[in-house]
Amino acid sequence: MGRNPDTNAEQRAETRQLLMRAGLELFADRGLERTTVDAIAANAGCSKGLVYHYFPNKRALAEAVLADWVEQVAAVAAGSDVVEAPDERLAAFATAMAAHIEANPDSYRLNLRALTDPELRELAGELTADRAGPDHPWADAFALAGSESPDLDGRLFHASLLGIFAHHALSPHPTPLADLVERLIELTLDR
Amino acid sequence: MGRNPDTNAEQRAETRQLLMRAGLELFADRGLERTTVDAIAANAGCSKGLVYHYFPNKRALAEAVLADWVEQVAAVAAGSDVVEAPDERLAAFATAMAAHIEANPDSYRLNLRALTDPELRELAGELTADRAGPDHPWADAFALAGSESPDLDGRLFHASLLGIFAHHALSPHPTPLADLVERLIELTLDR
DNA sequence: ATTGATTGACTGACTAGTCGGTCAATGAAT
DNA sequence: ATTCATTGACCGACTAGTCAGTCAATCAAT
Repeated sequence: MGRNPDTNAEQRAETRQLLMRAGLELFADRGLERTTVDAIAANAGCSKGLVYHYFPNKRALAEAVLADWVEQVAAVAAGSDVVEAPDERLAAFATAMAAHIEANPDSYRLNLRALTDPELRELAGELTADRAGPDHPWADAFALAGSESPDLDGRLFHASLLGIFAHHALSPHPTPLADLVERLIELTLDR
Repeated sequence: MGRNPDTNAEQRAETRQLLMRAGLELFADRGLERTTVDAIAANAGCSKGLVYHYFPNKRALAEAVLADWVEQVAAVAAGSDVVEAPDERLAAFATAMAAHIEANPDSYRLNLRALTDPELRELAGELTADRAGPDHPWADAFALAGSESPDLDGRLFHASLLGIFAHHALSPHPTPLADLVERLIELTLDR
């Protein structure tokens, strides 16, 4: 039977990552449909058959890639929840998210695609985070900041962040994310 | 020879519109790739051959649909340029744009797709309006409003608008556009 | 009025190419 | 000898685009 199981499992995980990175890169700038499995294999430097050895189908590969991104976002959110002052948590999250996006542009571009593409959207579950309640989950932060319309401000902040990130990911000459996010916080959250 | 040219041309333009509407509807929620010409024909209640009688290929149909949207946006912009007070023009444009998007959701959803899809983007020309200059075209409005960083505020306003519109188009329970846009203007442009 | 010519909108069967997915064979490690 | 990673030829389904031909309307000449 098998060779050293540790080395084996490591090797396997490594190849899996390689395929996922190759897929992410192509999905991010051509979309799911226009990315052929042949192209993914070529980008990963292996054969098409190997892709199917690691993933049952193209959809599953995309699913894994998207799940990875969702996990990353959760980690960023968890990180900013550790901030001591409750009134600084939202700002901390926004800033941390900006940094993470700047460091992982492909992941974010794929995430944007997932917003507009119903098939990808289904794969990733609810990315838009439409909590059922009438109040936006960020309303609390604005209530603390003394806003007279916390719910509306929460929604506006959410939409503005989305816009800033989207514009950054799509524009060929992006404004530094940090500046825009900082200014947004200044205009809405501070005071 | 020839029959009444007026009736003929009218009929032709009407059929063309019908096909474009059918295309827009499908393109908006499935994207270019996943919309088959057969589906467009079925949605328009005609044969596939007829689609090709009016357009040389699927791409050309999409091009026509997108060009139509670009024209609509130009019309909205032209309309708000008529506003007398220069310091109210940007706010007028944002409000008018919100109303137009609310009235033409399919068109805007297709426009969003065009932002993320490189193929559609090419078709529509430069939708992102990345003027070459270092200053954002909306900086003037913020200079008039007494902003200490007009360029940054112009970019932030642009991105926020994009985010508001995008969120509205994608969310199943959208916040009324007018409220968000009004609040954005209040927080950034007024005072 | 009737007839025959002409036009172009419209159809549906067909073609050619593409791509997701399969599988039998090979290689390499133990 | 067994096991698993890896290959690439192959298949079937799907779809963009073509094309030969139908039909209804209009026109020109009688």
